[in-house]
Amino acid sequence: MQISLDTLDVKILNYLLQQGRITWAELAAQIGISAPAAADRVRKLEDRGVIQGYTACLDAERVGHSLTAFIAVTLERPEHRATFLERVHASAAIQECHHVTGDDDYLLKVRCRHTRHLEHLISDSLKSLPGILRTRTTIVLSTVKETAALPVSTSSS
Amino acid sequence: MQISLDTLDVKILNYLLQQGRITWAELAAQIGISAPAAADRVRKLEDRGVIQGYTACLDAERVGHSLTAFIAVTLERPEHRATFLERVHASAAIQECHHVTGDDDYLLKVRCRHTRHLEHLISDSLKSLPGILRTRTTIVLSTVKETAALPVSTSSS
DNA sequence: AATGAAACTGTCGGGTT
DNA sequence: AACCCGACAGTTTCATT
Repeated sequence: MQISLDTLDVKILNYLLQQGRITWAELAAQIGISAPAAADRVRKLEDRGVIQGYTACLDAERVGHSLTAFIAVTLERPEHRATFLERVHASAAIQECHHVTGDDDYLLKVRCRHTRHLEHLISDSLKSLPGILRTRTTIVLSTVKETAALPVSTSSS
Repeated sequence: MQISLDTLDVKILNYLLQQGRITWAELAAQIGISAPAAADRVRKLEDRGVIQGYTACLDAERVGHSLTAFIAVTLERPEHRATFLERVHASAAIQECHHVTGDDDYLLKVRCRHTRHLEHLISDSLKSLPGILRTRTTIVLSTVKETAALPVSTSSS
């Protein structure tokens, strides 16, 4: 599943992580190749699935989502998984859903407008589903760091 | 802190969340205004801090980070916070750090290459710090959903 | 917010190492 | 196979209405 990346690919990825809308011309100038060559490499990284797409980074508070929370969910039995995952995909407030080890089955990261919105999400969207044994909610008081950047490098740790 | 967004702003943000490198010309065509008008609106959204930037979405596995984990950290006393937060900012493997309610103080989201890398992060980078009372690590087995998209809308829930 | 002109960028061909 | 160069279509940007 892992892809071999050379030094230039790594530089390109790190630039695109910081400036997702950088022009191929500027990117090429930064890494010392021509614009078509840079565009070619980016296209190949996209084709190989390394780059899945591009997105704008929004300030959650400024778009009215001042409340972030993590919700740990425990399912009663595996047969209720499908219904639960459907709801996860359907709910826009749920940004992430991970199947995890530990006391609980799933860990959700959610963005809400206010506590009422969170209450609705927990009570009406999640706990109303069949087979939800329990949920444990952890409220985010403040976010110290939040980046989409992965530490991309060629091969070393 | 919240910003007033009209219908066009919301449409623009939702397009930019899905296609961060869309051209102003195409964006403008989609929402029914001229290209300069679209560019103006985007620029204003950037100036108001709603759009903080743009980034490429990478496949973590394909860049060699097959292991995702959440680490809950409890500090002994508040005076150790500064040292801890420095380390958080310095470590590229730590993608997120949230100050949270509950049994623990901080919740980290980390991306590692393999278990050895995670072991190093926990033992050498975190537990070696003064004032770290304990850490609880939750391994991600699989990720069901992971999106940067916020449910942007004008004002309703 | 729309229009039109100028500068720039992306892309496609061909050619090179 | 990867890259560079040159050229044209498309895009961004600015001034103007």
